[in-house]
Amino acid sequence: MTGRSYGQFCGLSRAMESVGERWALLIVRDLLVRPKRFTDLRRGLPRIPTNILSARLKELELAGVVHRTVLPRPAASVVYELTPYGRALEDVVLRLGLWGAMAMGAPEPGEIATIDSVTMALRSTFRPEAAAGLSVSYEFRLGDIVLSAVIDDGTLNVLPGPLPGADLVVEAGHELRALMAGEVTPAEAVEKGMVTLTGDPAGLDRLVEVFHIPPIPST
Amino acid sequence: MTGRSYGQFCGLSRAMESVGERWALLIVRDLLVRPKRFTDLRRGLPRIPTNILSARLKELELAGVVHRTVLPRPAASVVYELTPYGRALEDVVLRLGLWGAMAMGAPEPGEIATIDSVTMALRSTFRPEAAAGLSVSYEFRLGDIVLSAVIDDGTLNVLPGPLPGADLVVEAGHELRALMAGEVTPAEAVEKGMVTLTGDPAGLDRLVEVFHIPPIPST
DNA sequence: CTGGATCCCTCACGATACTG
DNA sequence: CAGTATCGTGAGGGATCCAG
Repeated sequence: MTGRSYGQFCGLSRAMESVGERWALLIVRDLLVRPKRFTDLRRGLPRIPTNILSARLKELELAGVVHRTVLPRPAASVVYELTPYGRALEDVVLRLGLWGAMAMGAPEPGEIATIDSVTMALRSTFRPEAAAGLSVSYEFRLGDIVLSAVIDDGTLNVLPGPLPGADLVVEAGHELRALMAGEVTPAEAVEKGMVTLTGDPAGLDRLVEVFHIPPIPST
Repeated sequence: MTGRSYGQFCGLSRAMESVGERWALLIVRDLLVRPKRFTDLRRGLPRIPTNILSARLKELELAGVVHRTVLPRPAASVVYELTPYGRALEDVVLRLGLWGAMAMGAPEPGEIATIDSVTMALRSTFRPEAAAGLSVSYEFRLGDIVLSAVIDDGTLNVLPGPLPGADLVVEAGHELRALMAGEVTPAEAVEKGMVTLTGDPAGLDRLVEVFHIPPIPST
């Protein structure tokens, strides 16, 4: 454990000692999407120094959150994946991400989105109850990130890359978040050119119901 | 923000920049129990340096998580409380605490429990569905910490101090966690003297159903 | 007494370079 | 590809001091 102990016999303290170090939960976030190699993690976290990534992976392995597998054949390569215990963090990561998304304005200069961060963002804003009985698919183009969401009766599947035959193709930047947060209406967004649609524009109304960021509570 | 940005336009990154610094979520945990003064927070977090507590409170205030109120009368005193946005972290704190509690063994030397940490631990392990239609009260004595839980049809109220007339008084140390985690049965615990009961011992069986720490998932 | 501010020291973090 | 080595900086830790 790198940081010293908090000195408390308490679940939260122990959790913070496992995954509370800088970068740790972002690594978990990316591994929740799928297992990855060292270099994949680097690509998803461009600002992390390699020694820090290395250190975090070791700590997470020691804490039983990550499992390191050495694939012997073709090329000697290493794969990091979450253990079942690590996967049990999904709910926390999703909820914490949604909490942060509530207060998120425009991107700061230099801030990027990654395919994994958007994947988890879509998962965290997804409302199964709003998607019950619904069968629809979207392709998202956010800058150079392209990914797709397939919704089928309360379940969500987020896939990397385009989706030929998607019901609606949505091209946007951070305006997509403002839409999901209800800060702008779909009509406004289309009218002002904040998003570009290919397909039935009415699909955007449904999108903001299915993917929703709640407002900051006032009480 | 003390730590540098993660450089990602992502809810989780933003959340980590708000409450991801060392000690921050423990401060939030204690404030979730009730508003507190600087010195109360110090008492609940004995290992936190005062400059760090000071810095965290400022950062949390800036992030809209904590509100600082100066009470003018009697003595000039300052009260810190969560904003509604900060209170929206309750769910995350509870779940993260429960996640950490799954893998928690015995206390490390020097580790303490505080009344607030136990309060939140009880809240995080509470299963409303197991308490439906139930009306029962417990007094817990854990070392020098005494607190009580009043359960009434799916709702839980945790109070500091003893509870005269409680249905069951439970005196234990960290064995209480092992009980809630199902690592020992109530019968074992009583037999081996791990807990001391005052009241109907059958109440302990109900306790471990109502307050439950799930096992570490194996898949 | 509360609510901090200040000082100093250390180590974790971050940037860069380099290697099996 | 998957890290390790090196090194500078600044946040965290601990003790002390100070104002209301």
